[in-house]
Amino acid sequence: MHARRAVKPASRPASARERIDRTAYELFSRHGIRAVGVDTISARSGVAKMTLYKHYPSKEELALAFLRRREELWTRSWLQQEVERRARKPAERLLAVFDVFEKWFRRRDFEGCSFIKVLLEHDDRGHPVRKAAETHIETIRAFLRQLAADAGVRDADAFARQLQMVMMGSIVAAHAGDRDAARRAKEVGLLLLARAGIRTGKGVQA
Amino acid sequence: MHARRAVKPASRPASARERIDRTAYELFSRHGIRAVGVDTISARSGVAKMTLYKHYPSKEELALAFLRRREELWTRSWLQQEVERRARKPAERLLAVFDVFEKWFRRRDFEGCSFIKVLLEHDDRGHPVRKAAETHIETIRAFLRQLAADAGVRDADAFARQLQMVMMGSIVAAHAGDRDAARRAKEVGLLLLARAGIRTGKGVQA
DNA sequence: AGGCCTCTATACAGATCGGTATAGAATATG
DNA sequence: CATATTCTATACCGATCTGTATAGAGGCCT
Repeated sequence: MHARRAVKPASRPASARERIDRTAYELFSRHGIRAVGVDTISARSGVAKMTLYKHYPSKEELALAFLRRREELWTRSWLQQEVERRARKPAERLLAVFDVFEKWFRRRDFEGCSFIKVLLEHDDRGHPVRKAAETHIETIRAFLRQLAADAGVRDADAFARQLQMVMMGSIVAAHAGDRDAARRAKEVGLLLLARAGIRTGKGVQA
Repeated sequence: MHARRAVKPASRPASARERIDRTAYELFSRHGIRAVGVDTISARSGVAKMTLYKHYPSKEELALAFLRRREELWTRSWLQQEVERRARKPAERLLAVFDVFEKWFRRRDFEGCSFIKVLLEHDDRGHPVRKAAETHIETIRAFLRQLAADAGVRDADAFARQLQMVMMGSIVAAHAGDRDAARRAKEVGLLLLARAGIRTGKGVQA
């Protein structure tokens, strides 16, 4: 508590903007956007509300920034990185998605998929936040589609859409309390790969 | 407009309770629970707010009543009825789910699955409304499990869980704009049935 | 007619919502 | 040191939130 001012650049309490972004990320990803007020983000981040509105002119802009950050931290730096780290061959990487999900679902602070949440909580199809969420979902599908194409799947788009359906279904199932949702989903993924004529190292029977 | 009072029992403007239930159903199923205020339900139903609170002592009770009604109207009277009407054999009924979804997804007023919506918008695991939604999801799974058992599937529970994952995934995909989500999901359902060793009338190739 | 009960209408309480105004403290730069 | 910019603190706006109080209108029963 005493040597605060001495350590200046190392323990710099982070810029106001960073504190806003981090706090919004934590609260929005856990509770959804509608459930979290601007006052709460201001209070929890320690940033005055006026400062927050200097950086983001409306809550909607803040929500869009949150979704961009979610894609950067969750989709790219976590999901895609983990998948690429766990397997080399495209077909195995497609299955590795469910191994990554396995660990995710078992986290005590499992927060679910923000894109799905935002998609379902905004019924207005024209709402910018909802459209952004749809775009981020498409980004994930593009990743799957590329892997499928690299694996030699004929209709990579159709394959990616089906695999993503299984992924999203497993996330909802995990929400509903199925602790084995990832393993079950992986089995379905394996069926999809098998139908596409793709051979993988290990088989899963029943 | 003139012969209102003459026709008493037929065009009775419905009891206050019925108007509340119907309006809550429309608004909650389309926009979610958090997004709809009690005042809106009061205004749209034409029932005074005090009367509403006489029937339901809190919004939470109203939400729980809505979920019960949703199970009655959507799960039982619609989904299950349609499935049983479209096919006789259990295995075919399991696939018929996706034909019913096909029509559902293509409705211009497609509102999505209320149970999933409520599940995702309430992060508190102990919240009564969330727990109710989970129970209603289990009810649907029990229906699938029974069909699977009747079809001769060995592990009917595991099968039902996987099929329900595909169903829920297809609903989210439909939300995200995939108009062919039901057809894609049916293909996956066929793979699941095939793996379980169940023969169905028609095959689907790629 | 009188009593009973449901429903309506309106106003309100207390809290929270997104967003703004204002004045001053802290900080960095010339 | 002086100036400019950022950030804080607080109060406020109008709207909306869940829930309640109050007074009275309307139908129903004996």
